[in-house]
Amino acid sequence: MFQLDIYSSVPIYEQLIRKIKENIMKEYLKPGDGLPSVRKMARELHVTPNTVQKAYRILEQEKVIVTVRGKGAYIASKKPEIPVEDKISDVKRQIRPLLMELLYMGIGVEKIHEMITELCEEMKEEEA
Amino acid sequence: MFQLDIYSSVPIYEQLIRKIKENIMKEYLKPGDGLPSVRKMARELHVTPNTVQKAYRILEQEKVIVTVRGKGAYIASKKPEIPVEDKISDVKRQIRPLLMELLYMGIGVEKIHEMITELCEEMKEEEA
Amino acid sequence: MFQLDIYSSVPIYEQLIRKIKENIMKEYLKPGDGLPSVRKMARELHVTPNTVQKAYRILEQEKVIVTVRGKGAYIASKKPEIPVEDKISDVKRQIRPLLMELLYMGIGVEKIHEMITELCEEMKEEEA
Amino acid sequence: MFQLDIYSSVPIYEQLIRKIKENIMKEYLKPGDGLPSVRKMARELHVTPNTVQKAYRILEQEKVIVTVRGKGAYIASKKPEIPVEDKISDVKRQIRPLLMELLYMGIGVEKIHEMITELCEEMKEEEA
DNA sequence: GTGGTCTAGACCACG
DNA sequence: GTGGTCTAGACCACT
Repeated sequence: MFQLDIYSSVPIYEQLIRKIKENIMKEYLKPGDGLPSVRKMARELHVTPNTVQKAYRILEQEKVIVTVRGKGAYIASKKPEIPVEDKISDVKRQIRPLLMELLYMGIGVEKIHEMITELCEEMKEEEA
Repeated sequence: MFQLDIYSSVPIYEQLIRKIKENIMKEYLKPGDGLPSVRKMARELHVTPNTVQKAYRILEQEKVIVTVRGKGAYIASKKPEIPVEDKISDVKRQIRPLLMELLYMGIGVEKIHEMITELCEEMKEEEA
Repeated sequence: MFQLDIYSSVPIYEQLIRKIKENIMKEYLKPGDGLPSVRKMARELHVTPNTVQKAYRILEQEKVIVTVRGKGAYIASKKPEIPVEDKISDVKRQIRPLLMELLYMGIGVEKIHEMITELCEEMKEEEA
Repeated sequence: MFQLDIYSSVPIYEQLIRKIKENIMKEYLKPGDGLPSVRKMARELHVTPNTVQKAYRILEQEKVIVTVRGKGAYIASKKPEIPVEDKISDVKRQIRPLLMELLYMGIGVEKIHEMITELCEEMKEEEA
């Protein structure tokens, strides 16, 4: 369920965070659902509990999950949607140089939209 | 000309590389044009010469610039032909998690395309 | 009667201890009154009997309650005389970092007193 | 400058966070000031760099400091003062049971205000 | 030099 | 069993 790429330059805890958010978005994980314990998750992913804990801690700070002492971690009841515009600006700033490179290579705007469409479809299809 | 964001998580040398490519694309920099020396560039950007040198070294490896011992660095005569499809795949892979976060927050596909359109327009306007 | 906050970082047994003391102070519970059995209390609060037992054990050590083998737990006849000044010092030490954070945020001393006044009023009202 | 209590039940990283905030509040540390590097701080406090890093990471998430890759950590330019009322409610909830215990012991409201006043004065006096 | 990430293993408090 | 904290030491990327 949470397949990771040990060789990626993206930190493992970051990958795990993304995977969990993905699963929430796709509603494989719903509010109230329990997450595997830190240790169990660590065993399954073949990483140290510390790394999993780091992911969980960040998710908790982001109010994506709630951890209860001695019980485990649970998906938070609601997705906090406070700073939507901020988030978009943020993502824009990050995507900008990537698209710039495409334009630099002579790839047109239509082609870029095509790519985005494909991406969105791919992400949704994974749901099926 | 090459404004950097020292707070970004993107390495400074990487930002510089992108900026130089951007300027080539916009034809502010043309084949044969000289680039500021490592030291001068470093002074202007308030970074260490090491960082600039790293950017120049990578650009040379990518055949974007040519450095001549004792003279300086120059824009290469031709834009290198990198496989377009590969580049797109690469960018897709990098953009993916960013868009995933937007979707996770409930931002729709239309909104994303809107954002992309804005981005492209902004980049083109800068050209003018 | 003993509402708990399972998401609080304060241990559940500690919360239960405080709640019982609160009820004694407000004279909802008087010397000689019986407390629910460990198991009954555990069922009502939806916690494990272990947790309730821990609270009862500590309360007995503090001479706040008396447990009689085979019968149950009872409120002790007298409020134990703990050195008042010691208790105040203790509470001061615990409150200190909390108030420090408020001051750090630019919240003034008057505002803090206001808050304390509100708190005391709230607690007294509950008594009525 | 940042004296810690290894024997306290309060985590070391938490103590460090508080100390740094205290120093900012008292203006020993001002916006833009550099903090000792993770390693240097760790050496001075006789703890592992990991622990210091944890404190710094949390402070960064709280926007109290800014860390720059390869350079170090700096006090953020401004204190973010978004959720003042929330913070007060939060602190109230935490202080409540502590004051309740004082009332339980027969300590009056005036005495409590006296204590608070003392506390505030103590914290400010440390500035001198 | 700096911070960022990860591992392996330990101890503790809570349930 | 659970999560929380801490240590010691390693490797990496960036400046």
